[in-house]
Amino acid sequence: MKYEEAKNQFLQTWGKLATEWGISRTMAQVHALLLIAPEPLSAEEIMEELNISRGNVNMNVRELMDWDLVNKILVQGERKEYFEAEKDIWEIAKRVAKERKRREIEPVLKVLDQLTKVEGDRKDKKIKEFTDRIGELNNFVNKMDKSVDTMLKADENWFFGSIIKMIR
Amino acid sequence: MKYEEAKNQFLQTWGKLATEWGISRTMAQVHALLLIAPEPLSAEEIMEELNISRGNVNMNVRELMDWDLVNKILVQGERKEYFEAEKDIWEIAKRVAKERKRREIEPVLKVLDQLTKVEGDRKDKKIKEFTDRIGELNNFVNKMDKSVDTMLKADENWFFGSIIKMIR
DNA sequence: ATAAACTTTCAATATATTTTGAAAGTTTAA
DNA sequence: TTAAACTTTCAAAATATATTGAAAGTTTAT
Repeated sequence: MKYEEAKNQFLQTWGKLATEWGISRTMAQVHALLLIAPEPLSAEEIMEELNISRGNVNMNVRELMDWDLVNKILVQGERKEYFEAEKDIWEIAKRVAKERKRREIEPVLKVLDQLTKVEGDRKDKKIKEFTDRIGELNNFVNKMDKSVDTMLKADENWFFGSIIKMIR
Repeated sequence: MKYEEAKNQFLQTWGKLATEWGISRTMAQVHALLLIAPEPLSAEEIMEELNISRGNVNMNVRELMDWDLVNKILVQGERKEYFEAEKDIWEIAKRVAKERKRREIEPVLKVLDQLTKVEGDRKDKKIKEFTDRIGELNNFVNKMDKSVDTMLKADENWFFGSIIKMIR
């Protein structure tokens, strides 16, 4: 396979996977493009490579910076801004995990915790089922959350080493 | 907090979380509703509880059955079909992981594997960056995939026990 | 202060996804 | 076989999300 074809397939595939996980296709493609770029790219270059508008590049690049996956690079003596991606996959995974935890899991955890305090007669089947289910869910999501904390503190080899050793 | 209010907040929160992870809000809400229902529910009841159309209930309940999270229950002497959710959270997590792996991760893995075979001069910076990045990504996603396999074989306490012991 | 070289904003537009509901299909009982 | 009681389908409508691009804003050099 030729480089150009492979690059396009990578951009397509990564964009599709992203949408399946609730991340915007274009944001993922901008990220993918920066990931495989040997040098930082300008807004101009991203526009051309992905055939998207200037405004779109601007929005997505800023969101990637919010996620701490991309940095702005200023080249001495140039007005233009360049962008480069964090290249270490383990680092990327940790930053994504950290953000999703903060933005999506923690708020849910707060709500679940509230919901364990529902008032009502535990002899009522509905109430019993609700409190049982919410209790278990709360417990589970808390454990998941703690596991993510563990992962965030771990180093890649240690993490995968331990996971794989768990069973065999 | 009263039961009705708590139930509604659970349905809302769970639906929102789902959309953030690429799962349709309504499917998640149907699932949540069945999760906290002490008895299997009919299409009729789901329609009323969530204020959605018959067709919508049908589609979502079928997709939940595709995911193996919901079962159809036939009550002896009744025409109507009833639906009940798997209630064990660890079982739910495993089934979701299994499906996302099969539908979303495995196809990506195939593509990444293809892309490691890009032809071209490794002295070309672009080619080198591409093959390096794809190689690392391929390796990483493979390890993740293997870890999911490990989890699928594990039992909940063992899994969380091991994860938590990893660091402290 | 001005203009050139940029970046950012956001209302309008386009695209993608979800939902509806009526019609078609299916199953069961008599 | 017919009709009642259901489920399924799918084109059209509604809604949600992403994109454009021109105008406004900012920064820098002179």
